[in-house]
Order: sequence, then structure tokens, then C-alpha cells
Amino acid sequence: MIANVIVDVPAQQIDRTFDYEIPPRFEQVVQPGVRVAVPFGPRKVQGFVVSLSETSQFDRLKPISDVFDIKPVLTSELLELGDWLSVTTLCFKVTALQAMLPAALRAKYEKTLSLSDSIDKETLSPEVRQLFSRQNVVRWDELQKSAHEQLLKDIQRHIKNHQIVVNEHVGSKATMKKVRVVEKAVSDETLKETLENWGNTAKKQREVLEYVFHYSEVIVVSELVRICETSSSVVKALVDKGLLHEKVVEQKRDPFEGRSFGQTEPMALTSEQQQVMTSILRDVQKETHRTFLLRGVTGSGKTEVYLQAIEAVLQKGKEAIVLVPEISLTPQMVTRFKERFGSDVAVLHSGLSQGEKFDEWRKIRDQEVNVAVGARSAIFAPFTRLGMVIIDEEHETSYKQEEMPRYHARDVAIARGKYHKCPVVLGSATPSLESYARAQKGVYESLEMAERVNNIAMPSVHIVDMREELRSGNRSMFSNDLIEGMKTRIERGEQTVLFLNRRGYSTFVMCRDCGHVVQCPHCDISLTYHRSTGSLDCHYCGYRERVPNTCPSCESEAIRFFGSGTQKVEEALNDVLPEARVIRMDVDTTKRKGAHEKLLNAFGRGDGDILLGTQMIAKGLDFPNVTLVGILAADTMLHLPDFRATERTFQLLTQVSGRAGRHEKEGEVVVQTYDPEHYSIQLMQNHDFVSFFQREMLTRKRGQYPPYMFLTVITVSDTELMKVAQTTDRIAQFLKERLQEPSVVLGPVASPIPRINDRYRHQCVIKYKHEPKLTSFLQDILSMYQTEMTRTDLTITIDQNPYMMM
DNA sequence: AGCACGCCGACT
DNA sequence: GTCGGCGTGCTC
Repeated sequence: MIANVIVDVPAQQIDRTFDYEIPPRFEQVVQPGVRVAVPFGPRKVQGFVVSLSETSQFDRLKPISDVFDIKPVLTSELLELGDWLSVTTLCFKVTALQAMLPAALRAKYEKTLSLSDSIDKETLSPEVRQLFSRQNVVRWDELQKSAHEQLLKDIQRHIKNHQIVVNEHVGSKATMKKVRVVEKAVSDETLKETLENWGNTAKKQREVLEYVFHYSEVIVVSELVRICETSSSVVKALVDKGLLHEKVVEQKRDPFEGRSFGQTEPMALTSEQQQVMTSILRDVQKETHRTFLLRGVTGSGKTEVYLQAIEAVLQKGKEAIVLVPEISLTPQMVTRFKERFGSDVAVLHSGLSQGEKFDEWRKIRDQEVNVAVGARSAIFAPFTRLGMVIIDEEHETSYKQEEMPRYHARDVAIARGKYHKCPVVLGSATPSLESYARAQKGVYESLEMAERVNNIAMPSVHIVDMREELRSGNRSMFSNDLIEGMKTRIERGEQTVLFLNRRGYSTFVMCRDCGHVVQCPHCDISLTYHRSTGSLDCHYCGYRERVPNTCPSCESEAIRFFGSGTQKVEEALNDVLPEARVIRMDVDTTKRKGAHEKLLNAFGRGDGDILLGTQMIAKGLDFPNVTLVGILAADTMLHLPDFRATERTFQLLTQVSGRAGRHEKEGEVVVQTYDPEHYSIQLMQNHDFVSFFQREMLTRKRGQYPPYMFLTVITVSDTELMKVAQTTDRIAQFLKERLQEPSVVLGPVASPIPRINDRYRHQCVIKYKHEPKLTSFLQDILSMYQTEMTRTDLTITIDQNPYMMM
């Protein structure tokens, strides 16, 4: 048998399988989906076995040098999916495969040097001899950092003369957590006898021993020590006496260790919820694939529908994946799933350590759980009997990966749904125009929940024109309505959520005299002011400088920072409502692990009157005592140079206002804006998604944007501006010659951020309706420039259906 | 990617 | 004459 291997070398020429001989000792374990180490040219690399074959067109095959997995890490379905991903997103096959696995499984390369066995040490250069006098093995990467040029040259020479040998280790970063456990080492009779003859000494040992025999088969040593309030030496003494047996076992980390979750029962469904369930479950029963778009207003009980639908899937002995945007993967959300399904759920999100993620992933692969809840990449959960995929907050842009492979989780979900013949449910109060348009066309099945659970009214929305406020003399960032509203809540013992929309509103520094804005010297973008460090940072390249005292351009001293951070709002809030207890949630206050949860819990307990925050408080939060939501600057992102800006504004405002009055108490929303007539703000006031959809579709049609047309953006970058311009030009020309009406190639133009990290960036945008050969043209472009891309600084990135047009 | 091979100039 | 510069091509 021959193994067909995709090696871990991301390069165009290598993007295919290579054949390797399977040595007899590996015959049992080598199968599609396992990771191996293989010799590749002069070095050793990691690879994925993707298939086996009887023959090879090569006659001199090298043998596989190592096998990392006993169980495959990728199922045959995922291997196939990897191929599809690499084709549709134009990435390397390895990159696609890697993206489906937890980071812990990515290859770790280590190069070490050691002296060859039979050498005369006297022939070594003195420096090298000294290096090896202290240690037998020297790590290459450390040497590279510390050693001087001469030493490195000497070493190179010694390597050539075979005096020093290079050892390459290809390993896996994955670490299994090991724990010490003890168990009974003698029979119950022997124990009885022992205890009878115990005597008056070593009381602690006796206690520990009794505990083990009474309460457990096997117990983790640290647990035992904690329970019996003793030290490990006591346990050790018992082990030494032969009464307990100690061993080391591998343990899967549990991120929820030490936390207990209550059990919740399915709630009675409303008739709307019931109808939705019936439609979805019909497909679960029939084992057919369809994609459902579930539009349910905020508070209509979508989560309960998900939970019960999953329940039905589990009953059928199948598995379910639930995707939730990272930002709303809140403890509240996780808890709801844990409470219903207990230890049958694996949770995958960015807050976990690499090891924890790996263990959650293993629970899925080892079929210990049947439900996976997680952010974007959880769509690759290695289930084999997938019965349903749910994507909550379907419209969220975070479902699109902005690095290679540039996939959209929705597309992957549908691909998996087709493979497993199971339904995919896209849920949102404000679906993306793309999805809603597809539902209208009948590509997706439309499902609707228009009423809130228990017939609670939608919150009433007041729009405040901030220009009016200013004219009437209110120069603060809070309108009178909002201040009054907050005061009333405090009096009534109710709570307020204050939302600050910071996108497109970052805090930049500008000179009031000449209008000069401080920019990054490498990136053509305004620097962002960070109060905590007192610095101006570029969030593209990390460049940092101190805030200047005078304008670098005109030397005026009237240089100030603009824009509003949450800290600034908090201060202002202290001025107008000194009695209010404010809980601030932003990147700064939630950096520490668990801080997010702590703050929310505090607010939930009523330890704060006002919860002030950015995007992270927009979704999924459900606090019964919140009756007022204030949106401080509703229109800040409305005028971003992005055709989706209006859609995003509508979605965000609707999401945020949905935090108010979710239970018995009536909710109110105050929206502060400088553009009250804008249709996205007008229509969100009446919670009128359908009208918004129709209105926005007109705009998209006029501009020939999605969902009317598809987009692909090609970005070319290099340190030399001339090369960038020329290359982009040629690419645009190439495409113009090949594409058919009504496709258009826009540009080339400089990218919205024309320079990042001293690399110039040009782009061209392709708009098309039907262009079946586009992917192959794009592939041609990459092939045309592959040599130049490996040999020079040139890079070309292609993003099909982009979300960030930067 | 990363490394060897190989063909030209500066030097012990 | 050799050492080392980087352009070219290959990796089962």
C-alpha cells in the first residue's frame, strides 16, 4: 500500500499529494486522515494522509518516518470538504486541512544539532567545542537568536564535514493533560484486617484510606488531598505501604470544571415556535437537507427552538452543531446549552487555552458529546452522524474568515448539510440581505416568528435628534430624554444598558488649527489614541508613538483627540448622574480571563444601575430588569465606505434595542442620532425589517451590489509601488479580456488603506452574476505570478464574497 | 517554503 | 585556483 500525502508546505507547486511507502510497522495505523512525518527533499515535514493507493507512478518512494495519530484527525467527509474549500477559496490544500483542526494539532518543527559519534573534538573550532562542552544537544532556533555570524559559519562548515549532525523533529504540539490517581490496591478483607490492627498513629492515613475504600474506585490525588484536608505525603505513605495503587492517567481538561449547571426542562412552545419546529423536524425525520432561514424578532424565543430541535436530533442518535458569533458566545449563552444537555456539549471559543480547545475537540471526535457549540471554526466539528447545523445571528460578519482560507461558515454549513442530508437552520432577527433574498427566491425555506414570547410588546423607540439638542444648548453626549430615562430607572430600581457604537469612530488625534490628523508612518491610516498607555497605536502594524504636545504639521498646541471611548462616556456619566453605579464593559475591562462573566454576573445581581459597553453587549444578553436601552451614537457607522454600512447599522440598532423589556416590564429605547431621517433609523423604530429589506434592496440594485451581483476582490501588495500598479493593471486586463457581460472589473485602484507596513496595496473588484470559469481564471492568475510571489515580496490575495473591502 | 545545485566575480 | 554570491529548479 502507498500513502498519498499532502505535506505541510504552503506553496503552489507543492499543492498536491506526494506518494510514500508505508513501512510494515505502520501498516495498521496509516489510514486516510492521520498525520504523519515524511522526508521531503532534504528535510522532514508533517503531512496528512488523504488516501491510500495500490500503485504509484514513481518507483523510488521514500518511507513515512512517523505516524502521529492512532485515530484519524480528519474524517473522510472532512478530507473531501478540505478539497472543496481549497478550490472555492483558492487556498492551498494544507491550509484548508489545518483550518479544520484545533491549533494544538498543528505541526511543531524542532531542529537540533549534536556532535557526530566518531569525531575528533580537536578538529572543531574552539567556540563550537565550548558550545558543546555544556550540552550534547543544541537547539537550532535558540542558536540562531543568540549566536554570532562567525559561530554560525563554523557550524555550517562542521555540518558539511559531517562533524555535526542535524536532527529534525517533527512533532505535534498537542499535549494530553496527565493526572495522578490512586485506587485500592488490596481486597476489602485485607483492608478490614489492616484497619483493625491500625493502632493510634497515622490518623490521617487511616482517614484517607477509608475514604478511598468507601467512596471511590479511582480518585485524582489532588482531589483526595483537598477532600481529606491533608497533604500528598500522606497519600504517598499509603502507596508505599502497598495499600493504594498509584497511576498516571490522561485527563481531558474541562473548562467548566468545578461549576455545576442546573438542569432545565424544555419550555412549552408558542404556536409560532411549534410551527417552526414542525417544519425543521420534518426534515430531521426524513433525513433530507434543506436550508431554513428563521427570522424571529428579538425575544421570540429562537434559542428555545434550537434547544428543542437539537433534543429531537439527539433522540435520533444524531449530532448537532450550533454556531454563535464569538462576541455573543457569552457565559449566559453557554449556560443555556449546558443546562439542557449537560456533559453532552462541547464548547469551542477563543477564551479557551489551546489545550482546552484541543480537549473539547477530542470529546467530539471520540464521540463523547453529541452537541458542539462554538464560533466560526466549530463548523468543522468532526461529527460523523451530523443531524443538524444551526447558525445563530446568521447575519454576523464574523462568520466570514478574513484569513486563508477565506471561507464563510454558512457555505460550509450548507455543504455539510448536503453531505449528511440534514437541515441547516439560519436564525436571526435581522437576516443578511443575501440570505433573506435567497429565502424570497425559494432557495432557502422561510420560517418566521413575529411575536415575542408571552406576548410581550416590542420596546418603544424614541429617536432623538442630537442636532436639536445642541441647538437647545445641550452640549453633553447625553440627550435630556436619555438622562431623564436613566434617572427614572434608578428611582424605580430598574436597569439601563448604554451602547456606544465605536466602529468608524475610533479615537484619533487631530489638530484643531490645521486639521492635521496623526497617521502611521508605515500604513496610511490614522493612529488610534489609547488612554491606558497614553500612546497612539497603529492597529494594522503595531507602530506606537507618544501623543505629541504640538501639531507635527503646524506646531499649534491645539492638538486634541477626537472620538469617544467608553472611559470618556463613563466620566461624563459620573458628572450628570453621580449616584449611578456604572459597570463598564470594553476591551480593557474584559481582558482578564473570566472578567467578562464576572461583570455580567454583577450586573445581573443588580450591582450596577447602568451597563455601559460596545459591541460586546449588543447580543444575547437577557436581563429581566433592563427596561431602558440608550444608543449613544446610532449613525457613526452609517457613512463608512462600505456598501453594507446601512445594513449593519440597522442590524446593530435592532439587536441592541432587543435588550430592553424582555420580560414583564415594558422596554424603552432611546436612539441618539445626527441623521434621524435616515431610513435605517426610521425603520428600526418600527421594528420593520421587511420594509428595510425592500428599501435596501433598491440601493443594492442601483449600485449593482450583492445580493444582485457577486463580488471578488483581488489585492496586490508589494514594497514597490510601481510593481503593485503594473501587476494589478495586468491582472485587471487579463480578466477584462475573459469575462462576459454583465460582469465588470472595477479598478485597478489603490486599496482603501493604500499602505500597510510599508507595503503598497492596489486592488481590483470583480462584479459578476454568472461566471462559471471565474475560479479557474483566478487560479490562472495565481499560477502566472507564483514564481514572482515566491521569489519576491509580491503577494496577491483573492477574496471571493468579501466582507471587509479593505 | 527551503534547500541544493550551479554558474559567475573577488579573494587567500 | 577557491570561496561564496544568488538565480533556478525540485521535493514522492
